[in-house]
Order: sequence, then structure tokens, then C-alpha cells
Amino acid sequence: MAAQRPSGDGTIAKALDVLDLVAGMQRPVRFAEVLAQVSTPKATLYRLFQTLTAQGMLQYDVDRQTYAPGLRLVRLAHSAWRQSSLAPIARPFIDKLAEKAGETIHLAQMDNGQVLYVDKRNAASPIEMFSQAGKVGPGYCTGVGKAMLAFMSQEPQSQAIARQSYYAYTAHTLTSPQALEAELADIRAEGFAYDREEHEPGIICIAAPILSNGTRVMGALSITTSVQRSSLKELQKLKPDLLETAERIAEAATTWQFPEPEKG
Amino acid sequence: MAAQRPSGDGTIAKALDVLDLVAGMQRPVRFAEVLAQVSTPKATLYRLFQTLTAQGMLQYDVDRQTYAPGLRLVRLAHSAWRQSSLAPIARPFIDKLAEKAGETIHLAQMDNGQVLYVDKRNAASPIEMFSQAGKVGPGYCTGVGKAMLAFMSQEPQSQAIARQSYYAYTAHTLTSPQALEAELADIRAEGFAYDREEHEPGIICIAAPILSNGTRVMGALSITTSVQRSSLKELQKLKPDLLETAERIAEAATTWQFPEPEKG
DNA sequence: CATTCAGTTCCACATAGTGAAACTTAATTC
DNA sequence: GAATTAAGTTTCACTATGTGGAACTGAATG
Repeated sequence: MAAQRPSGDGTIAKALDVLDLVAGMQRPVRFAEVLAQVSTPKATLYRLFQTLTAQGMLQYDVDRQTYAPGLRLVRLAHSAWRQSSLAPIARPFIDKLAEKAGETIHLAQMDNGQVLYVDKRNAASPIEMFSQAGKVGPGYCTGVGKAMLAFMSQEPQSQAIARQSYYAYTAHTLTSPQALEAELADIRAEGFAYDREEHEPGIICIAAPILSNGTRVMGALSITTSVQRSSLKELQKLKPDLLETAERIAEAATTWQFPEPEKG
Repeated sequence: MAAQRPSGDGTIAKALDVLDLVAGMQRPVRFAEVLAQVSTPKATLYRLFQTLTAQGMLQYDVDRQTYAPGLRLVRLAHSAWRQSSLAPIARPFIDKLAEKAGETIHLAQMDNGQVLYVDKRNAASPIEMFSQAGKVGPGYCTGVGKAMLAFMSQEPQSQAIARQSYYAYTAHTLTSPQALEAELADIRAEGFAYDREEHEPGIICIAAPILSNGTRVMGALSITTSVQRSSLKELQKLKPDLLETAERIAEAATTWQFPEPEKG
């Protein structure tokens, strides 16, 4: 789906690049810090900051003289989450799965080659909106990431594969496109992915893609646990439940219509 | 703080106006629907949609031919929520208050004259009423809205007052700027606001502003319940707890520093 | 088959964004 | 406390970028 985002062309693209950059720094940043990261001339960047701040997309802290992503984004994201994510549709199914599995459930979608978590059900604690939703993770070393990559169509897939960082988070992380592609072939064959402590030591999961009409990737669903609590063998027992839930969600998503004024 | 957002000047502003519009419709919309709402010529609007879609700020549904706010917003909002909202800082305080009060707690901030909810803690027995992070509400008829309006500085305040809709949600809603201003004077005197079923029938709340250095409005905090469960008189008993919590949050917020590489 | 309406492309035009450089502050150094 | 550096802000001629009227496509409707 989303090919590499056109970066740099158009004023809007530039503005969003800046936003991404600021957001990516994970803390309020000074103007000069950002300036150092980009090739944009000072004056241009400056005006961009001004505009974005005036628009509420950035928030300026007068005392500390720092910029951070603004609250307008939170407001916009609320709509995005409700309308464009699988979360609202998947909710009842995930609740049920969480209850049955007694483990943490993740619902993720692809955003520009990365895994974007849109919902999470914790074994015990309730949902916390943007503290969980909106998080991003790597595609090549998470269960949901691999599940989605495996079923993406040709070009987006190869682009995404090429753009992974292949940083070795753990000793089990797949660290090359080749290794990843081999794994993806398996996953495609099985319709199902594992995370064998590839992203975090001690953390394992099973994941399934959510496919519309059995082909187009809409997202992925995973059940996560730790090697202390459980094991891959144990987790596998939940495979049928996971697959069924994923299918149910896909079904619901394709059927789902927003309440529209009935036509004619 | 945020004066009326400059609308229309600059390409970025235009793009964001469109985003707001789409988000505001609360469901995926067709191109023509949006076109009908704006004065922008067709070709211009069209290109804007294309750009925003390519950027992941809008998501296009090929089958239904509709646009909705895109997932990139969710990702950006995650950062915004963590860095620019009071929620992460306020969290422990709110948890404590929620436990003690046994009622629903809302944490809100101002966004362009409207109330933006940034966190919510549900009581064990959930009142039927959905408001989550990112949701917006009216300023003139909610506890948190009035609490914030009351303590805003001159110009932003009068602008905000002028821009409320004054729609009569219930029989108790304040429906004129004059009525609101009178109410705000009381609130300013008391440091404290009520919602007397002004937004939803049967729903009442007490709210307190969160003021940095006792002056600048950072947000507001409320305890909500229903007339069936409780009463304003009952709620008032929680006033000291609410005020103390608000103060604690203000304190924490002004102190709070993001983990920065120590300088020097 | 004609008509309408939603969506898309085209292109001359000018607005809006660009960026080198100069300027103003504030913080540091000598 | 004058000199130096760095961060932030303003200016302005230039042109890249976005604009929008109009014409085109193509599907749906009568």
C-alpha cells in the first residue's frame, strides 16, 4: 500500500518531515538542535516552525525555549484512530481473545514500513489511549511486523524490507534482508508468525495477519508473553483462537460501514 | 494562549484546515462532500487531498472512494500526548484521586477555544458516556471548559467566549456569552466550577483549573458523576481533594523536565 | 444514446515559500 | 566589562510551488 513517502517535495511534505523529526526526538527540542539535523536553511526552517506553532501542530515552551508536537495532533488523531484504524472494529474480538488467552494482545497496522500499534489489551489493566496506541516498532523483528510484511504485495514489500534497520536488538534478531525474506516465506506458507525473542530478550509472541478477502494486509494481531510465564509451545495452543479472531476482525472490517445517512 | 488559529494563509494552514474538516465529519467522506463545504476551487482541493494522502495524513479507501484522517496522525499524536499534554505527569495524581473519589475523572486542556480531553479515569461502575483522549468538547458547558475559560487571560478569553456555539444541549445549558461571563466571574472568585447538567442530562461534575504559578491556565481536572448516583452536594465533599490534586499536578508540571543529557 | 455529475489532468499565472545575508539578543570568554 | 561566540529573528529579491479556470474522462443515470 503506502509506498515510500515522498519526502521533500511540496511545502506540506517539508512541514511534515519537520514534525516527524521533532516527534522522533522524543523530547522537547530547541530550534538549533533541529537545524543541525537538516539541510534546510535557517530562515526556512524558522518559518516552518513558526507556521506549525501557529497552527497548533507544534507547541512552544517559552520558558525552556523548546518545541514539541502540539495538541492539535491529539485531536486529529482521535478521528484517525476511530476512522482509519482497525481498533474500534476489532475491540470486541480482542476483548474476547484477551480474556481467553489471559495474555497481552497487540493490534497493529503498517505505517510507512513501520509497525504502528493501534490497540493493546493488557492481561489485567485497562486500555490507555495514546500511551499505547500510536507507538511504533520495527517491522523486521516483531511478530506483527513480520506477519504483515509476509503478506504485503510485491513492491511495497520489497521497499519495506529494504528500509528496515536490521539492528540486532537481541541475539535472535534477524539481521539481514535475506534472513528476513526466508522467514517471510515460511510465514506466508504457514499464515502465521513467531517472535522468538527477536525484539526484546525474554519476550515471545505469536502473530497473525488480518487479511481482507484473504489477500490484502489490513493489520496484524498478536499474543505476547514472556519466557518466564510461558513458552512458544504453550503459546501455540492459542494459535486457533488467534487465527479465528484475526479472520473475524477481517470479516467485520470489510463489512463495517460508518453510520451514513441512508441513500435513496 | 492560542489565539484564533490563522486560517487560510499559507499552504500548510490550508492543508490543516482540510484535515480538520475531514476529521470533523466523523466518518469517511467523499471528495465532493468536502468540496461542497469549502470555497476552494476543485483542482486545488484535489491536489491537497492527493498530497495529504501521499503523506499518510489522509487515508483513501479505494472501494468506497472515501477519505479519512490517516494513521500517521496517530503516530504523531503519540509523541504529542507524551510531550505536550499534562496526562503523563498527572497520571499518578489522577489515579489516586480516582481511587479516593470512586468517580470518573477527566483531565482536559484547551485547544483553540475548545476543550480537549487528554486523559480519563473511569470509575469502577462506568457511567455511559464516552470521552477519551483526543476527544473534544464545548468550552461553555462543561466543567473543565468553564474552569479553564475563567482563568484565561484577556484576549484569548474573549475570543474563546465569542467563538462558543451556545447550543442548548440541555435545559440547563448557558446559552449566551453574557450568562457565561457571569458564571466565569463566579468561578474565578471561587477557583472552582460546576457542571449542572449543562452538557448532558443527568451528568454533573465539579472541576478545577490547573494553574502554573497560580495564574497561567495549563488545563483542568474534573470529577464527574450522575444525578442518579450522587448529587452536587455530595460531589462538593470532594472539592478539597480535587483542588489539592490540581495543585499537585500544576506543581509537578512546572518542575517536570524531560530526561535530558546533562549539560556541562 | 444523451446527459449529468464525480473525479482527473492541463497549463499560464502569481502567490507563497525560499535562503543568503544582515541584524539583534543573550550567554560566554578573556 | 569589552570582545566573542552562538542562538534566534528579520529582510528582501528570486523563483519554485501552489493556484484555479477550463477542458477532459468515464462511470452512472435517465
